[in-house]
Amino acid sequence: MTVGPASRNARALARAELVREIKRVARHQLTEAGAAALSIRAVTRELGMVSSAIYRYFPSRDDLLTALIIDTYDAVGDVAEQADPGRAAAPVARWLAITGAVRSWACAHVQEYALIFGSPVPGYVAPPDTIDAAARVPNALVGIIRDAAAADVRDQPSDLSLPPAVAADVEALRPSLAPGVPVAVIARAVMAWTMVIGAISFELFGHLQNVIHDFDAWFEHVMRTTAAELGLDQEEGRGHG
Amino acid sequence: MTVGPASRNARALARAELVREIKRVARHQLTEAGAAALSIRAVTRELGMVSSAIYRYFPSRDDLLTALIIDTYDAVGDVAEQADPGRAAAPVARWLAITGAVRSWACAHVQEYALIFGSPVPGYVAPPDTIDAAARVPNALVGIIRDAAAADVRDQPSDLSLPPAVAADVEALRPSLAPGVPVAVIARAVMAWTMVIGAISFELFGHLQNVIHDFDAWFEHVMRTTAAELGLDQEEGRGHG
DNA sequence: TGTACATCAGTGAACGCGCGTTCACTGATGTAC
DNA sequence: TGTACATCAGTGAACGCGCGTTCACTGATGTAC
Repeated sequence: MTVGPASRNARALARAELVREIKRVARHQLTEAGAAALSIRAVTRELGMVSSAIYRYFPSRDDLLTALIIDTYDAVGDVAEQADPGRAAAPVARWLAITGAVRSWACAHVQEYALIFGSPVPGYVAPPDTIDAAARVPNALVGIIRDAAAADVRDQPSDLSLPPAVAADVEALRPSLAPGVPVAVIARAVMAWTMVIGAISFELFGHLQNVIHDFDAWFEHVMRTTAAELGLDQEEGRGHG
Repeated sequence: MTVGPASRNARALARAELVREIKRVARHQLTEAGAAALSIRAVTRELGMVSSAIYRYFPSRDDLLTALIIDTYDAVGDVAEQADPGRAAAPVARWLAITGAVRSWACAHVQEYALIFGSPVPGYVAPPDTIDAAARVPNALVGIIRDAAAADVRDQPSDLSLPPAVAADVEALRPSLAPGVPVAVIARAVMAWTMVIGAISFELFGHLQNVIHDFDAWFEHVMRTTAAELGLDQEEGRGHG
């Protein structure tokens, strides 16, 4: 039935290579025209094959789109994880490094960013396969907060008390996300994550046109302010042990 | 040449009516399939006319799209302005009323919201005509801050000092936007506006799936927190001599 | 108040294009004996 | 090591559809004298 793990033969290798090629070309076309305009025929044309051949690799256009979405989440997830300077660095530095890297990636890959953080493609329903990949950037950011809480270099943010419904939702996140972290901080973290993507989207989608001109400085300022509200303190690093 | 203001004749009235009808049907189709799928032929079909007839009213598909965008900005602008309880109310109450109304509108008009705040339609360039309409909601929100500053019920937010590049950009906004308001507060206001749209987009575009369940409570909490950071204080209202 | 002309709305056919997907097929690659 | 069969990749034609826009046209509505 399925090709087992033993079949590292030429056919399987060629297949994997072509899947990669198709996605590469599709991603390239996405860059130029956006997700709605992504076309099976255009992709196969660029690959020099006949349009029907793609059905050996993807059962439909939507499946190709799904593959691209997962790849894109993974690409930005990689960027975030590799940008993290790690526990040795100050929490604020880590926050700025990761969010800055995500923004840089987004600026360089606007359409791919829009594919995952822009308006959903109409008629397309994201399958649950995307969830894990989608969680990687938020996980990297939550990691900072978790480490900071463990090292106790975090100030408790002087928060409004949480309304019960919000507390309940956030409490439910705690066990899997950040066991040692107070509920109010987790709520702040969700807001902060919202701000990261909100700020990048505002910039890339043109809503700060004629408002902000130095986008680098603006984004860093916003992220510094957001980090402060998260209780990631400014000067200290380390702690831990 | 152009039909003068005197020609309030049947022809001009019919024309205006049909322009309205076309936009109504187009908006309706937008709701069902999104902006990329908006089709001249589908619109005219639903109106019972031949596809070429629309060129009497809109020179191209893009112009129809532009008209829809402006109308949408105006629709949400109306919503925001009408939701404002006015100077008599506490700043926080005004903030929650306006942002809550914008969110309600967005939930009820997801595709229209996506048209203006989602990913830009590829290949489409928004003409400058949209600027004024686009400014109405942010203007309504800035109005709260301006009034609060004038009445002095606003606490200075204890802010990080602004980096020079950010200060310069924000300073440039001040004269036209909020003359009496400190630069740091204006910077905060831009962040707050980013958060309003960021939070709504996160909810509507599915990024809080399995994270937040009570979206009403969450949004209000986020907006209360944002208002507090803006220096709109919680209990007091009025002031203003 | 009536006529001649200009303006405009809407028609219907056509141009030229693109799309996703199905289907029977040819050859090449792999597998089992 | 060689042969018979199964699997798979890719072809090429076709189906049935949709799209935006142009163009010459028919009639109806408006305007100037």
